[in-house]
Amino acid sequence: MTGRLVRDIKQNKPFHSVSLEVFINLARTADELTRTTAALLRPHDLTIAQYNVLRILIGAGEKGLPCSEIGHRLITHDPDVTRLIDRLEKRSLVVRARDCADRRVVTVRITPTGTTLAEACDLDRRTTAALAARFARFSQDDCQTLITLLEDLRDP
Amino acid sequence: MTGRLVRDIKQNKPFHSVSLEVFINLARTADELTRTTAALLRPHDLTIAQYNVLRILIGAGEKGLPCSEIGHRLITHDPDVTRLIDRLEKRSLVVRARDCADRRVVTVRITPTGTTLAEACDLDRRTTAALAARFARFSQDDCQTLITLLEDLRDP
DNA sequence: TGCCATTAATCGTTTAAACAATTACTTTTC
DNA sequence: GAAAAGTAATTGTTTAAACGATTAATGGCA
Repeated sequence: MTGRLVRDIKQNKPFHSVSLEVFINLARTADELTRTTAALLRPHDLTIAQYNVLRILIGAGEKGLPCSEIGHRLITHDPDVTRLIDRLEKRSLVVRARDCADRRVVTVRITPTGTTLAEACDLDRRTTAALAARFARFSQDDCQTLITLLEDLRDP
Repeated sequence: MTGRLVRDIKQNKPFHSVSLEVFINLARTADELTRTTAALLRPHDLTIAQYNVLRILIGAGEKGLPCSEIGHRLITHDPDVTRLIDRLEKRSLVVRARDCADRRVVTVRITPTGTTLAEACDLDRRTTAALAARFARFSQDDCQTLITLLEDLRDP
């Protein structure tokens, strides 16, 4: 199922133009949806990365997570988790604590303030509302197809 | 074909979780591909937006384009085209000229230096090479499906 | 003509992204 | 058990993104 299709593509149309077309579409669509989401968070003075950290820490619960683990779980890679956490800590949305077992590790936990703020954003529901019109014409199969294609594209 | 499927989705699974799943996948995939592309341009000291401007201006040819038109054609929206052009002009990759007919308009044209640099990047070919492995399992139909879904998602 | 609304581009300023280098600690290895 | 390699986080610094406000020019309309 793999090699044949690649050959088909090469025969019909230059391969790179199709891949570039996908890539450009992907970039444009992601950019537009990202801006919509960022606009929803702006009134709360949160960036998407900051919001994602709060969501990750809510999921982690009492025991918190090391900075490195937060970096791995972020949807979009951030090369500077330290200062991302700095900004959240300055607003008392998270707290840092040096790990006892491995003193290199800094464990980050969400505060009640942080939890309250993240929940106040209610991004899941509001994103849904904002995307509802866009997804209106999508069947569940379409969504699943899109998800699968995107995952395949990401995971080589 | 539209309303029924939305209802189906709502019946099976909370709609927002499917749309969020698509959105998260889209963001992750776009982020990864964008970083790969940015890494290809880094040796030339060009950002993706800067490269796109050069490509757009190559397409425009001798007559150039106004800043606003460049902004519209950019793959990812840039709220500050002026300084994007500033950086390119500082490196003599483009030139600015005040339009005679409408003196509000500034027409931007690519220079030979700019053309040479953009072509030296050869991003189309190199992106293709970088993406070849990822797209290996994609049929042309898959690509077309993905393109269509992304366009639909963007264009409500 | 004079006024108002629009549009094009620029500028001011704050904030965050990006990359490299460094510190502090742990683990491996000889 | 000491040196080397590896890992976690921080810091320094440069550059770009983001948002708002401003300037300059045009077009519409009474």
